[in-house]
Amino acid sequence: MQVKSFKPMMIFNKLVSVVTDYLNAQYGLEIRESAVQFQPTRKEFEGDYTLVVFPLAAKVSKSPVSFAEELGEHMMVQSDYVEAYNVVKGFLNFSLSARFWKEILEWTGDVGVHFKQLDKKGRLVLEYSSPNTNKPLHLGHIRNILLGWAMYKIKQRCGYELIRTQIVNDRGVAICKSMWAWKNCSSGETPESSGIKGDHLIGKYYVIFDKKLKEEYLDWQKSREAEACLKERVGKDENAEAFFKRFKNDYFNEFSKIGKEVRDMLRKWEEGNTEVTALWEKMNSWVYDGFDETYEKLEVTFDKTYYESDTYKLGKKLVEEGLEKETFFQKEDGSIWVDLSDSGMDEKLLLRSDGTSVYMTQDIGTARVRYDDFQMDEMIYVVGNEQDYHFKVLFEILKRLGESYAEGLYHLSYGMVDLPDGRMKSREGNVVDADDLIEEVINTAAKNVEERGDMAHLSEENQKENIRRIAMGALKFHLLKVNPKKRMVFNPEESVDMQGHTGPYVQNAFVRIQSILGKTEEYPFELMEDYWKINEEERSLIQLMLSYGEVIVRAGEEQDPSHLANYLYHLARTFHRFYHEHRIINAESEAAAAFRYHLIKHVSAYFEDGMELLGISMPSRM
RNA sequence: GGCUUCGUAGCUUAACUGGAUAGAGCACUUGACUACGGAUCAGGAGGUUGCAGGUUCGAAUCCUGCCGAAGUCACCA
Repeated sequence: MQVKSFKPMMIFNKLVSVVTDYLNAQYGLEIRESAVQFQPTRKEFEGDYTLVVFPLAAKVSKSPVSFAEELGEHMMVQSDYVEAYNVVKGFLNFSLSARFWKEILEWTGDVGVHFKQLDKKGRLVLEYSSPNTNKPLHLGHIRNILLGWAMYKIKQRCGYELIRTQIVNDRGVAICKSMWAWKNCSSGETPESSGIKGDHLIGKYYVIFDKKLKEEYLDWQKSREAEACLKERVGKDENAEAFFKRFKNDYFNEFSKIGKEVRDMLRKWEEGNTEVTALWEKMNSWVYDGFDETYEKLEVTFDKTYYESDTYKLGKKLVEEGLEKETFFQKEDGSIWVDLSDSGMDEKLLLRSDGTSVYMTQDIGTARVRYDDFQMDEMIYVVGNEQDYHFKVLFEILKRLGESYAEGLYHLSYGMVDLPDGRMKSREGNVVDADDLIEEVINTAAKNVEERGDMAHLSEENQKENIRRIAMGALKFHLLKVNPKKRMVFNPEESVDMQGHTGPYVQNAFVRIQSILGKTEEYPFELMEDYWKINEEERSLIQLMLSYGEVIVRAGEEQDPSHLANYLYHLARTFHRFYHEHRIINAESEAAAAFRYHLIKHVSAYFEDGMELLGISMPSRM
């Protein structure tokens, strides 16, 4: 085992080129190496890797079976590592030698080797949180944030330089509603005086506002004005009840007294009125303290926070510039639009007739501010799929404005999180609050730990930290194991599961290995030289470790951390089975013990590294 | 209604992008600790991959048409 500089990827490439060279020499076929793919052989067949020969056989017009035989024979002769092969239909399965697996095992010791050959990529701005300041974070935000954090780690590993940002939506009517309610319906309570977390306090007044508005609306419905309005605007086949249900928003804008007060407040805010601005600043600061606490519990941080109250101004300016360049156009009422119909989209409003900005305006500004700050090459927005169209339009606009980073824009669009009884509706109080959820998983983990009693000898502080890691591991894994694009149904009971396809299952494999390593002596690597009968479970573990780099790269390129989560589960499953089948301490020979010692040591490093990329840390005991 | 996305075991989901007998977990059920941690392992049962066609050596995956669900089409964010 003197091959310290040995690079296993080269074996793979060599095996591939044995095939491509042969096709070239014998048949004059130029085949790209990427077209020759070895996949792990399915369990029910003999062999380690499989080459699907059908497409190749078709190209040389031979029968798949005989051509597979031909290739297999050739590989046996050409490569020292190919020990045996068999052909089933058009599938060529080949087995690699013990020497191959031992050399791979040695190579896998340093997790970093998988990434050494990756090119340096550019600078990447990642936006992975975009909260509104009128209510606390909920389950949907958690999915968003955890996805973003995992992407940060994974992209970084793939060679990008990452800038983590959030955009705070701190302006607009919604915030004014909370402000109005606090001003009119509280006796000046603060987070300190009430003991309520700042973001929850604001949320409380947002709900109070909604209640007040509803009361006012109900009263109004009995008025003459309402009667007249109903008569005038009710639709055909519509009863009064249905009408009033749909009319609520128009009522707020046209008839509501408190609605008018809220809009006055917004106008004053935009004019820079000192009293309103002071209230706005005070209440926002409460919210930020609350958010920070939640972020801390989720173990995430940001390099830079942007506020829409800052960026919308630049957005306006860019829109006006776009108008001068005739990228945009103006309607008679003064509103500014972009016409994207030649790209299969619609006309889109960019600036209202009264000159105030809309959502799109802000996002144009925010993008440019970020470029001024960081000169990024690419940017990823982690935002729910309800905004797919918005981002499609935004990216097209930035392209037309000639922004240099416009070709590197991505919307990591994740599916909504539904509850078993349907969509979350904040209005109806049917939301899973982020802080509540975190508290709940920690309580559940604590209960489990207490029942087991495996941690009793640890210090209280130590126990608490382990419990926290297990709980967060369960929650995070549960959200990250499914494909981000898919809408997911979140069952609170399943999110605190700690058995089966879960985070704690992976953590358990890790903790188990640490426990074993603590009980055995260290073996020098050379001692495994005499171990030749590598069993199926051992081979599977090495094979999995060998594919780690591929998995991460794929997760990065597809912006899908679930590939990594499922890989780690698979690795843990394979380890647990191995553990039950084979002795590590007191193995059948010293060579076997040495081999397994290094094997599990390496495997545990992959657990720790992979989970870290998902934002999950390992407990010391569980 | 237009556009977008999605229908896989009772529930939650996977399938290396067109490959072998669709793989897991939960729940249900039968077993396994006098050997390294039972938050584990082995087994059983559970599937016409929404339906119907088509493309080919081969389809959950690609094409067409239905059926069903969600999102979006604001001078909201």
